[in-house]
Formats: sequence, C-alpha cells, structure tokens
Amino acid sequence: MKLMVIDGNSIVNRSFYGVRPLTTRDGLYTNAVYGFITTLQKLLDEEKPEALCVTFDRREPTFRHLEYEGYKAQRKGMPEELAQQMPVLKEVLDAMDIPRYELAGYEADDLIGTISRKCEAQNWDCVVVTGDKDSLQLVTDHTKVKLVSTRMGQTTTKDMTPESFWEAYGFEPIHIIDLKALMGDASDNIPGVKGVGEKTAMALVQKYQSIDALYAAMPAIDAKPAAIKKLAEGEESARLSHHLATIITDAPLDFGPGQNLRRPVKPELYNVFLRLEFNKLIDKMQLTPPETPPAEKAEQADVTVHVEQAASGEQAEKLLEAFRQAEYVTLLALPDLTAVAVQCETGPDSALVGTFYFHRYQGDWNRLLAALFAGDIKIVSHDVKDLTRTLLENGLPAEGFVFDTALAGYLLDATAGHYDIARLFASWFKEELPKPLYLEPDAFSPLNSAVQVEASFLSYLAAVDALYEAMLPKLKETGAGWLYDNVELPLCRVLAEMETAGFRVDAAALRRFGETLTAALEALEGKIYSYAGKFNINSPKQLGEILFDKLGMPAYKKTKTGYSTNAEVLDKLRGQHPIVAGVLEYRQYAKLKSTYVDGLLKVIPSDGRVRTSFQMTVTATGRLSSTEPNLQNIPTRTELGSELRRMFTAAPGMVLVDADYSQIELRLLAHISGDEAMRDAFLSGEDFHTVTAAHVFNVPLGQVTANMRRAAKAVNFGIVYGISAFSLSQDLGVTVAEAKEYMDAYFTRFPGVKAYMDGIISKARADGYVETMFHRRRALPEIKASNFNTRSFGERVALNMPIQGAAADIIKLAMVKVFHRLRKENLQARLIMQVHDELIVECPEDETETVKKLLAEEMEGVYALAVPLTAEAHSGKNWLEAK
DNA sequence: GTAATCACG
DNA sequence: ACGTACGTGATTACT
Repeated sequence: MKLMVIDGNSIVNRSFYGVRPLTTRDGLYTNAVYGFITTLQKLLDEEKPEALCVTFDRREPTFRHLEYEGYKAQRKGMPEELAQQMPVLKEVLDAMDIPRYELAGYEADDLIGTISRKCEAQNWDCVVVTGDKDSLQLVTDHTKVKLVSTRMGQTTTKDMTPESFWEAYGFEPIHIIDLKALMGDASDNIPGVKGVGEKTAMALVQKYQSIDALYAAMPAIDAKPAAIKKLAEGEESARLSHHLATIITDAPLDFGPGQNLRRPVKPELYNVFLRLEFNKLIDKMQLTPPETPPAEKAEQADVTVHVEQAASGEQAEKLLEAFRQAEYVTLLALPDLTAVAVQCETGPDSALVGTFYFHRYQGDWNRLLAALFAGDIKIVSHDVKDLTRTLLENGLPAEGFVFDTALAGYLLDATAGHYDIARLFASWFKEELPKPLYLEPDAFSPLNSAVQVEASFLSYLAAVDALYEAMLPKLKETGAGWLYDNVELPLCRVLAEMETAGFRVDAAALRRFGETLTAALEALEGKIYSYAGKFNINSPKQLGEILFDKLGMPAYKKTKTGYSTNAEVLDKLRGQHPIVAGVLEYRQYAKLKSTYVDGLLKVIPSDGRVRTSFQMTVTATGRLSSTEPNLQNIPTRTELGSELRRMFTAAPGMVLVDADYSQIELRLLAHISGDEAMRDAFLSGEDFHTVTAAHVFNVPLGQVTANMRRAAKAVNFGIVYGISAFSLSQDLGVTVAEAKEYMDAYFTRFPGVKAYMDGIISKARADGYVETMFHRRRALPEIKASNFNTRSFGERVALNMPIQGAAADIIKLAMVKVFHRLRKENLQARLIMQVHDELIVECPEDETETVKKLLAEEMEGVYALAVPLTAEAHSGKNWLEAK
C-alpha cells in the first residue's frame, strides 16, 4: 500500500510562479490553484497511490522561530495574488475530499516527516511530493521523495530513492541535515558554518557523514587549515543549524494512512470549478452538475414559455408577425440553416418560442428564411458574421442583427480566448450548460429522437437571451457601446461579404513557381548533403547536431530543447562554412513551397477564388486575424517571396486597388500622448523617422544620415512595442549604453510620450485592464505579477495595446465606411482583403480612379485626430503591382 | 499536443 | 539581478 503526501505550500508556490497569471472574469487570481490541480493530476497518474493527503504551514511561528530569531527572517510574506488563492485551494481540496493537515507550531515539513514515519510503522510506502530539498532527509527504503520543479508552465519531477540519493550526493539521506548544518541555507536563513560553502561541506559529509563524527575527529581532519579554523569557530552555529534543519518526525498528529484512502470527489467540485472558470478541468475530469442544484437556481423567474413549432407557411407567418412586433428576438440557427429557433418576450412574465425545422416544414423554406432576415425583425444572436456569411452564400438577405453575444463578450475582455455560448454562460452566471446536442451532426434529421435535441437547442437559445440582458448594460458601463454599434456589429456584414467574394489566385502560375522552387530545393539538398552527409534539413534537432557537433561551429543560442538554428543564428555563422548559406537558402525556399505554394493550391476552388475566414474574437488587441488560409501573411519582404503576390490577381476586366495607412500607430501615439513635438513632426509633412533622428541626434534635418534615420526608426518601433534598452541594442547592433542614450534623448525631446508611458502603466496597475480610446478592453492581470518578467510583459502590453488596438478600431471603422460608400455610389467595386493597415478593393477598370480617391478619402477622414491620418492608394492587375 | 521556425503588420 | 520588444497563423518534426 502506498500513500502520497504533498507539501501544499511548496507546490502551490511553485505553481504560482510557474503558471502564467490567470484570473476569472471578475478578477480572482486562479493560476496557483490551477497549477496545483494539474500537478496533482499528473502525480496521481504517475504514482497511483492508494491514499493521499496534503500538508500546509500555519502562519503561527514554530519552535524554530522561537529558538532562533533569524529563522526564515529573510522570507517575504506571500504576494497578495497568491495569498488570496490559499483559501480557494483549500476549498478545492475539500471538494475533492482530499484530507489536509496543518498544526500550530509545526511546518509542513514536520507534518510530512511525521506522516512518513507513521506510514512506515504500519508497513506502508510513502511518497513525499515537494520542491524542497530539505525533505530528502526523509528518504528510506519505504519513503521516496518526488522533487517537483516547474519551469515555463512545464512540471518535471525527479524521484529520489536511497539509490538515486546516494548517486547524487555520495552519502546517506539522513546526512543532508549535516550538510545543511555546515553550508547553511540562505533561503531559510540557517547560518551553517561561516566560510564553508557547498563544495567543502559536501566533501566533509562524504568523508565523515555526521557533524558529530566530524567534530569528534577535530582538529586532525582532512581539510585545509583555513577550513579547520572556520569549523572550530563555527561549531556552535553548526550545532544550532543541525537542530534547525532536522525535520520533526513525531509531531502530535492524529494520523493513520488508512484514514487517507482516496475517495471520489464530492459533487460540489463541479460548482467550485465553475466559479473558478476551470472549464477544461470540468471536461477532463468529466464532472457533471450536482443532483441538488445550489439554492438560487431553484427560484428561477416564473416565465411561462409558449413553444410553437411551425410546420406550415401559415403557422410560420403568424409567428413572424409576433416577432415583428417584439422589441427584439433572440435567434439561433444551425450552421447549415436546417433549424432555426426564435424567442421573444410577449409580456412581463411570458415568452414565445418559435421553432422551424427544415425536415418538418411543409412550406417554402427559403421564403421563410428570407422573411426572418428581411430586416423588420430585430435579432439578437451569436456569431453573427458566420450566420451572415451562410445566409449570403445561399442568396438570402441578412438584415436586422442588433446584437451578437460572442462579439460583446470579446469587447468586454479580449483575452478570454473562447466565446462560445456555454463558456460565456458559465463565466457570467456560474452555471454550466449541458453539451450542445443540437450541434451534433444530423441532430435534427428525421431519424433522431428529437426531444432532447430540441431541449438542448432551446436552452442555448435562452442562454443567449440571458447573456444579452446581462451584457448590454455592461457594454454601456464600460463605454464600449459606440464601438460595438458603429464598428464591430456592422463589420460582421462587411467581413461576411469579403469572405464570400474571395481573392482570385492564379493556380497555374503558382504551380509553375512551385516547380522552380522544387528544382532549387533539390539542388540545394545535394549541395548540403555533400558537406555533411544525408540528414533531414527540416529537422532543427538534426541540423543542430550537424552544425554544432559534427562541424563544430559555435552555438550562440540555445532553445529549451537544444541548439537554436534560427535565421538569426545561422546568419552569424555564414562565414564559417559554406553549408550555412545553403541551409538558409533551403529554409527560405522550403517555407515558400510548403506554406504558400502547396498550402494555397490546396484551397483554390474551381472558380479560382480563395476564401479566407476572418476571426473577429481572437486577438488580444482588437485586430482581425485570417485563417484557412491566412492571407494576412503573404510574403513581401524578400524579392522572391513577393513574387507570390503576382499570383493574387484581379478578375479579367478588373483591377486591384490597394490603400494603406502610413505610420498609423505612431500617429496614434502622437494623438493619445498629446506630445507637441511629435504632433508638429507629423504636421510638418516631413519624413517622420528623419524628424525623429534630427531630434534624437540633435542635428538639423538636412544632416540626418541614413544610419541615423535607421536608428530613429528602430527607436520608434521600440516605443510602440514597449521598449527596453537591451532589445533596442540587439536590434540596432549597438551597446546597451548607446541604446539607452537614444532612448533618453527620445524622451527628452518627446516628453509627452514619456508621460504617457508612465501614466498608462500606473493606470493599468490601478484598473487591472487597459483600453483603447474607443474603450475596447483587455484584462491585464500580469501587470500586478510579482515575477519580474511577467510584470514587465504586462507593462509592455499596457503600452502597446491602446496603440495597436486603436489602429485596429480605426481601420475597422474605415472598412464599414468604405463598404457603405461603395454601395451608395453604386460602384461594382468591393472590398476583398484587410491586412491590419491595408485595404484591398477589386473593381472594374473604369472605376479605378474613383475607387482610389474614395478609399484614401474614407481612410483619412475616418476619425479626426490631433494629427492627420494619411493613406496612399495604388492600383494594378495583381497584388504586387498594386502595392 | 507542443516546440521551433518563419511569414506578415 | 532578473531576460527582453507588440500582435498573429501554418508547417514540420517529434514526443
């Protein structure tokens, strides 16, 4: 039989520092609890113990503090973000029915020591889980210690048994106490012997085992005279340290291993996890809502819901009329439009639900859909862009949308990650929806029993309605209402039309380009093999072995798993061996071939138009992203890569008009910070990087050299990203001191920027979030982290998000305006692409000049800032020409 | 499923 | 003294 005992404080600490900050929607930190539970699961999986318990320190002082006032004196208190998680963790453990032990006057270690000895006394094996090496003194044939370390979110464990201990230390586990008695422990403030460090202490313990034996043999011991003198002087300290480092094994603890047999988790665990938004864990542990629901759920508002299924055109028309009268309706449709459910209020405590199923409908289905989305019914729904695209693809109208719960969730916090109905519902109401049965394939086919599927469909419909009621006031409260009404919601239609339109790609030309790449790759492959033999050039691992082991080149950089072989490293090695240039070239071609040529060919349909999907709820800043395929990262920086853009063409008789903002982020920085010098620089119409250089290097405009401009440009970029002198120096290849000088000069000349940077960081710290000038919000728990790196990251994000996010807000607004203007002017031109600061329109040749003017005009006039926005438009038969 | 790499703004 | 830019997505290798 085996019992596992966990050092609760040690593991929760490691989890806190090892797992990135997580909070629930309302700001409760949860990362330490989350890390603890995932670590626990991993350990249970590995060890499968019959019994399990956790120990914790009490806050009261222990005998060690009383006997030695310096004990753990260096320890700072827990950071608040961790302290608030301790009661939560204990609640989770209780809900998992895992016994926990704490005892006034004893540390977790002492309880573990006592528990392990009591296990042994009853012939149980004991596994001690901790990150603390002190516990190694407990190792015996029946007690092993699992040392846990957490790095970058990855938990690794190392099993210490008598054998592995001996291998690592060269003496018996119990003598770790003697080791500490000599070398001390800075973290616990155990003094040890002054002047004796790890090396000396190890050697002495390996030779004499205990300090008793050591001092008995004094002074004739095997050590340097200086060490002998120090040992003699430090004897008292050594004996005190020995005492402090000894883990107690007979604490007055009522404990028997049999009391700790593993038990099934309690039903409440579900509710606890729900409150903590541990949705993944709920799934993984297959938790389900408890039979007896929490009290507040019992007293739900008494709403009489009348459900009516429309089987004929007549019945449908009656329902439609009711929906037209309603202030708004909530609507859910299957992705293939074969089922639609609509709900509206009919009185203070009555509601009407209409359901429409293609398989059971006698009338004209398309006519019904056309009536639902004709615009005279105000529709609240979820994922409006996707529904709009489906409707448009079927030649149906797509009007009347007034709210999208997915978009609202995203606008209120862009870092939540997922905005499906079930997750939003859990986050807002702490209540789990059952699995959406209605989304299973063929859920509504005539062969299926419909009752459960329909119930699921309607409960999700009700959930969307509840979310709408809760989110609407919240949107107003945060100030995001304007952005929502004027940008995000109307953008659904714009994007749906762009996705439907697609971008024409010349498949034949792409194939030819692919063939030349293949030929080049084969030639390069032969050349590379001739230097190093056959290996997989695409494998960074194998490539690293070839370059750094076999050919003996210096490895500048390492990754978590081995050598880094990225382009930056390889570039530095160029001169060392001809293979390096070959590999770099090979990499470039391989990327173009696999991602762009082969990747795109796979998604070109017979009409030759590639249709991307724009994601509206993915990025943390408010930008769009593009998937399947990603058309926002088509190469442009190298000549060969940009050839690909030649394959993105206008349809016959049409042209592409491409317009992009010039330095929109820096202009926004000038606007947001209100810095006068920066504003004047943009108003002057001079090249901004040149003006920056003149300021930073304190020379007249005419004397700015190319190098000065390059440096100024890098500083400008750095500012937008949340700069550090180190990174800037790396980027520019100058010393950190020089980089620092540039930054100081920059801040002296642009004091408003400096003030903005300081202000936004302290505001973010106070609020726990940052927002754009249009009140798009991003939660930022990292800003309060005690870990330096995490906190620094939070500060950089606080600087960057309001700028990058405002740029995203602005181009989105411009898209909506351009879209409507093209319609109003009765042009055939249509928007087909957006790449963050760039819009692409496809239009008939004779509209070219009109569209160029219109695009630039709408983009520049979209929103009045303290500095002008400028956009340049070009046209051509393909993307390369139009840019 | 994750890590490394590299394409874009 | 820490280790460093912000935001994405696709492919490949490998566990």
